[in-house]
Amino acid sequence: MAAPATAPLTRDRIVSAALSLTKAAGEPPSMRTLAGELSVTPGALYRHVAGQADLVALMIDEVMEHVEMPDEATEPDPWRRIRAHVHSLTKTLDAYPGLDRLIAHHGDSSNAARVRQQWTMDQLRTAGLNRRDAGRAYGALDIYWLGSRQRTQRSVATFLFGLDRLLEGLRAHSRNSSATSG
Amino acid sequence: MAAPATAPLTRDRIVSAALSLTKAAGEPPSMRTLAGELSVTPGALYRHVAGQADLVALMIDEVMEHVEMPDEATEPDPWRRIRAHVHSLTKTLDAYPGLDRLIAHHGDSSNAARVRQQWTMDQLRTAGLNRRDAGRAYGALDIYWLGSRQRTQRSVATFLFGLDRLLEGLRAHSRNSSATSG
DNA sequence: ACCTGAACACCGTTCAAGT
DNA sequence: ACCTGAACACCGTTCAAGT
Repeated sequence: MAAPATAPLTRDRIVSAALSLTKAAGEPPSMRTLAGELSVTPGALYRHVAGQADLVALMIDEVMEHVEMPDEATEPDPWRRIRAHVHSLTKTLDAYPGLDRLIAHHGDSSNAARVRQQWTMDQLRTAGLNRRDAGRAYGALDIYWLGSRQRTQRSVATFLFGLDRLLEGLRAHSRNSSATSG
Repeated sequence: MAAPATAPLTRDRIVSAALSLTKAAGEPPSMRTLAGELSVTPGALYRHVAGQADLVALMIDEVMEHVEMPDEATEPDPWRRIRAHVHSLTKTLDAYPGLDRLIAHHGDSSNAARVRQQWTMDQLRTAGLNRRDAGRAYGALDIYWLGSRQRTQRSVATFLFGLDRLLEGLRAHSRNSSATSG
């Protein structure tokens, strides 16, 4: 599988190499290290990628595209769909240590991120939350999974315990507000 | 208030200047910038501080010492004490933009952090959680406030909404487990 | 069109040498 | 004892010059 002579430098090869190095080192490579891995000069990267920030965004896109969003057939309860989705986020990021910190720094304004947000808010509305509460609930869940990736990693048990408490609180809130208007 | 001639370089002056620059710039200064602000050469800093990581730890210590931990006289309900404490964390960090990210990266293994952890777990146990659940609940709260500081800042309303849902879920959990053993 | 080589303006850290 | 000056080994990014 050795590349014959010199494979053409493309955006995909750059992103792929960056992710591979991240996986191996536990943190994203510098532009210079990345260039070296691709047997190229640092300046060459800038013909295919606008800069480090752009590259980071592409890496995040690539990884986050594989997060699960179960449908009603697979999982009839919307709360369990949300739980599976958030759990999937952490499992996905476990494969690329250091990428979670990049997401925290850089944010994620990709299309995929907007799709995930819309999907989550749809589930929350299906579960009975009004539009304002669904927006806030999405924010709270986003805060929670992101926080779980920072600092010294917490145990999975702690993460799931808190996630279940948060979902339970949201469900109770949804019951109360629908009771008020019923 | 101009310093006469040359004030002696001390650890306190270094930490104080670093925090002041962080407040002004929205992000922590480099060692070189910090040295320049103190009218000194970068190497001089290393006589008083082990390095950048050490300095960051000292900055975190200094700031986090002012987080509120209300007592029973001020606030009789343990859940409200916890809520006030977590809210105080965010208010404290609002004064030093950029420091929250440092905490996420660096962690906080100071004595003050251990005191806060112990205090929070005491409140949770008072509120009825057993030791294991109190540990996990502390972890979940830690995840939540830390996550709220990352990326583009969420609104206060979203933060408080999620915090209240999480606390509600924890309270419900404590009621269920005490009912089981009662 | 694409890449190299070299430069610019930065980093954190160390340490002989000065005072 | 404390600080300076200079160096070492890095960064991200730009851009004339080569092919």
